[in-house]
Amino acid sequence: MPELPEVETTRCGIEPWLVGATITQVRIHNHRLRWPVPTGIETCLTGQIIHSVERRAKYLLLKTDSGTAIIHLGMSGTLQIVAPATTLRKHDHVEIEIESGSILRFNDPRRFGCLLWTSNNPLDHPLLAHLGPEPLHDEFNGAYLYTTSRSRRITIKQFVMNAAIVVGVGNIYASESLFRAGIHPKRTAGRISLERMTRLADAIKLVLQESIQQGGTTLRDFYNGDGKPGYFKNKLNVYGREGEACVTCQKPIRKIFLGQRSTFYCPDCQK
DNA sequence: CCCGATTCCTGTAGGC
DNA sequence: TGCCTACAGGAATCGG
Repeated sequence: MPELPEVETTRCGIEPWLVGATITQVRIHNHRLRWPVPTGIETCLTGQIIHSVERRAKYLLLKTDSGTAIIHLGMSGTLQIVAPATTLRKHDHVEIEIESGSILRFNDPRRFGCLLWTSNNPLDHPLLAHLGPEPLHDEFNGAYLYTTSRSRRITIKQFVMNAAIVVGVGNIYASESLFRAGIHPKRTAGRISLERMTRLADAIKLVLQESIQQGGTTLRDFYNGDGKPGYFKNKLNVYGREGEACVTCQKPIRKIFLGQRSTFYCPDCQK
């Protein structure tokens, strides 16, 4: 399930193929994604030169002179560069062909992803305009978490998963970061000290960076632009490890539900 | 404003 | 073996 490291891994995988390339043809096989693929996006994209492949939060941005394609991978989306005439697979919803004949394919079984188009600054698009800071930027730190959380009564896990607070921290990395920071996921966000928030911000940065280095986390669905899985799964300390021994204290990892989401933690190491 | 619940979707896993 | 159900989750949206 693509979180920030998986999206960044995808971006790195497709960027060298796409930057400077001219789009020769766009085929939409299924418009029915999380939001309908806008009719006419083929015309907007065809003939355009992709001058950069950027990421904001979990959105990928294919920038051209006349506008930007905004792609979100949702739960199960993947982007892959395939050779000309590669057989279409089930759930290949979009194909963007470039002049070399290579094709960028968007595959998404659960269709929680999207492909949109904007002629304006993509950062002003309604979906992107109200996002919080990037977790790997300096503006995201313990002081930021501390000040934005005062008076907030939700749990710290739900707080860091809120994209208006900080982007890119999904269910897996929220549990992993809280474990590394030694903070219980049910703690009230507004009552956590600056010191502990600093540990948490540092843990989030570290976990995300390590995962990007490993090519992301592949649980079931995720494969990068080369069709390879990510290896961060091997470094997960708590996620998906209910009942297994904590890597630090050997006590069994617990699973609870917070806001309808599975949450994993060590009852001994996280207070 | 804040926060919990609901919603979209399909592949997979577990029970019988 | 096959059917049925529960579950997984990003994030917008709705309702209290």
